Amino acid sequence: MVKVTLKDDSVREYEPGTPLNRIAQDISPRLGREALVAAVDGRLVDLSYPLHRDAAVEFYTFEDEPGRDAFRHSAAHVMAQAVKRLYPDVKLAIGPAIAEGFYYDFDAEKPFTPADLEKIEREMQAIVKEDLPFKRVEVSREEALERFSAAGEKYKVELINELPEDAVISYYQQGEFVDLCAGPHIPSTGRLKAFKLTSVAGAYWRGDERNKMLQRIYGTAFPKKSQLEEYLFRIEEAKRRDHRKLGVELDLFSIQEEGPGFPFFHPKGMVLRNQLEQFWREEHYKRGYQEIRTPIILNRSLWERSGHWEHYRENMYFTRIDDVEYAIKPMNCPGGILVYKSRLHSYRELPIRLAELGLVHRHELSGVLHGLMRVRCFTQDDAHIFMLPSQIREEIIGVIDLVDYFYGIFGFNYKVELSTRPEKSMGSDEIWEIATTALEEALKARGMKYKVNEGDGAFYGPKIDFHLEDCLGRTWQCGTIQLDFLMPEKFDLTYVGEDGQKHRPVMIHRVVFGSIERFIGILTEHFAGAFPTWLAPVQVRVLPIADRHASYARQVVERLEKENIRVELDARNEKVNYKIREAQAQKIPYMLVVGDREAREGTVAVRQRSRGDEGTQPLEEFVARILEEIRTKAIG
RNA sequence: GCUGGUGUGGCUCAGGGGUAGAGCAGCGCACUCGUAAUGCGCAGGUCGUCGGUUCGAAUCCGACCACCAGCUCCA
Repeated sequence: MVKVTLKDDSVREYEPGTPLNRIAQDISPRLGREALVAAVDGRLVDLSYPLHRDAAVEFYTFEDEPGRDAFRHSAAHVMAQAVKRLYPDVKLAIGPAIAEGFYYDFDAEKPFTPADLEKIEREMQAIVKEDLPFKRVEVSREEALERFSAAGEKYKVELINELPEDAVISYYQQGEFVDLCAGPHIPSTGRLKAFKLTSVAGAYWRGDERNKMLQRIYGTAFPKKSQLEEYLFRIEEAKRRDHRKLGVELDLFSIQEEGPGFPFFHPKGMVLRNQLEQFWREEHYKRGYQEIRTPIILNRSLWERSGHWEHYRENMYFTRIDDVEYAIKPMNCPGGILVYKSRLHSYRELPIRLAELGLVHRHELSGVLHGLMRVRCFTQDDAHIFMLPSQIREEIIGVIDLVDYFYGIFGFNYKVELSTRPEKSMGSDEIWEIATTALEEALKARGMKYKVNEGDGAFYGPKIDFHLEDCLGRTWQCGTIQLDFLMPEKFDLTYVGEDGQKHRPVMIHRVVFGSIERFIGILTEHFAGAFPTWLAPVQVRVLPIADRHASYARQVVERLEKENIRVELDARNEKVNYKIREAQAQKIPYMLVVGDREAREGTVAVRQRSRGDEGTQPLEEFVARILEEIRTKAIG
């Protein structure tokens, strides 16, 4: 008998050679139905895998990442099978599972059209109905090469040739279709109950633009119809919340042909911006930051010294003044460093926290520009902290706390990633090691869960990234903390220590919002344009019912203005219904309807944009209530 | 930057070799109205830009520009 240790540490015994699916079935009929793949001593395998030795076994369903990935990956194989049935000359490249579904890259003579997608989908349905089992076959390298060369699958041959010496080479077969694949796969095609092909796009073989462009078909798949429908609804919802669309409708900002990637902020967008900045300043002053502002254009020699010329030139804009070369800043750090260097510093002053809402310009490829999310100029809510080596941990923790507080205010959850040394970088391995360890220790001290992103750091130091999660579950990189031993070296930064000697400070670069522009974009989509009252460009609109109520309406407006509440009067000659409809469309938090009764009694009829008619209350009561809501930055 | 698609009044969109149309928004007039669209009228466009084909181009062709979906890259 073989001993099977399960996730809950219970142990069961089975005949040697018992396949995993039978074990799952034995544990519970439900697990037998829902299990998709399993791990044996941590190695992912198919459910048909026969167990010959004692092992720890874990089963995965669609609810677990390995299960979900195998499910979508299997869907990709089914799609490839359908494509091969319909278009036998198409060559297969790769077809992995991705976060929300799967894709498969094909080398096809003619690009696929939407009509082709429908045809492929129908063929996939047929394959699902055939309920073909996925069969794993392990082969020698020679055998694999022979099989895929004979089939003319040149991309597969290329992949096989690049597999490491000791790799186990396997292919999977369902029906007549064979694909090179490490697996694992779900038991059979019949499990793919709900799927949809979503789009086609060009994609280079291996993501390299020097290679041939292939046709990539994206799709998604779920075990239940309802899950697919929910997913499709979420896509629609994301479209409805698109900040580019809402930006026009709510008159927040615009992007014009005259300045691709350079957004214009309109009065209402500026209110949002200014509220964010005001909040930001208050919170930074509280935490011992001092605000500075550094020039946008600085001499090229500065950028040569900082390493930007060498490492970041392709992303920079340059200009010439009186025959001298200048650069438009893509980052704020050199400017901040010059401020630090402008005089001598004592160890007693440290840490010095210099904050800057700095406008930076970066040359981004034209194809990547996207509303406020990806632009060519943006404002970083930057700060550079100059400190003693002994202060590193505490300062990093301070920034983590600040970020945590900020995101909480907007109701965002977030995830943390630690990025390590990239290929294109400067400095010694030791320095990188020290900096990376310092970041890691701060994260551990704060008890934070994090993921390591190898090679994703800045060219001058490793970083902690904060990815916030919006209401649709999408993640956005906003805050970062970068620890930097190199710039202080390059710029010969010093402080005078207790011993009267000069020492080298350490720097932190950090942002919380990341880019004010992007953050506004994210907020717009997160709240679907219905900003919390403290942020709303217009907080209240007063709606007189008829002309004779205009003067009372004006009194109400004046009262609210006295409290610095952002209020508008809609005295147009229109019906209340019409005015309400418009105020709702503008997502104004409060509508105050005033007529004879209100004018007589000094009250307002309150309509809240999401809760609807809330009845009549004394004006003063309403004032107190909305001021409290603004003060506490209440959400929703 | 690359691949594919799109470009008609402020917005959404129809039309399509003979010289432009709707709805909404705007403006005017009437109605004086109680919680998501009152009615009537008026005005508004060198059909992205430049070039070509043609007797004639918004329509066909080409280049460029911008946008959209991806690829690659990032705040």
